[in-house]
Amino acid sequence: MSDNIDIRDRDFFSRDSEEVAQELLGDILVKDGFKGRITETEAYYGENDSASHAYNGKTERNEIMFGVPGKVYVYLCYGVYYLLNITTRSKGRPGAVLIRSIKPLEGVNEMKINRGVEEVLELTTGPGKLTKALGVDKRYNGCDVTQKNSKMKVLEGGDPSGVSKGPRVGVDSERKLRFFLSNSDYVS
DNA sequence: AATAGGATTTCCT
DNA sequence: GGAAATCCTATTC
Repeated sequence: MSDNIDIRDRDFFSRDSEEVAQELLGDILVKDGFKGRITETEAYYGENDSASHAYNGKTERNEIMFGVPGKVYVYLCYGVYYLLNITTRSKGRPGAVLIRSIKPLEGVNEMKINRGVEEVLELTTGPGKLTKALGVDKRYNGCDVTQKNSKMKVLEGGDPSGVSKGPRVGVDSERKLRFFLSNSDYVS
């Protein structure tokens, strides 16, 4: 029917990480009762990207990056925060897009409870913050976002008015693989 | 305002 | 043994 025409499908994610990262901006991330507009992303690769978990080959943690595109890759960062990624490229060619920030649209009250913070601008502006706000943890690793009855999915959000680029945060990298909405306050 | 340190898993040297 | 795709708190200017 017309209710799932705008779900991002496998083909959308089966492309270069940089393209997917850029086009995810403005899209709607849906997780259970939560909704948020994606405002900031980063592209990761494998063999040529020393900042990527996949750089040194497959491990138990990163194997999802080597598999089918359009799957959730969640991992624990610094032993403390879960970070949310969606896999890209193709099977055997590792890639992912890190979701760094979103703008809360639905479930704001629940996000405040999960974060223990009242300030809406502080709820989801950062990769570790947004997973805590939405209750995303390792159980979501491997979740297929292209299935319409999935626990997590991405809806097409229309063309954003302006996109900016910059170097990725927290890693040594020359290339500008971080993308964010130019006019949004909801960036990290 | 700026900086430094802590929490603590997973992987590499 | 040490660093990492982070964030929060405490301490000091």
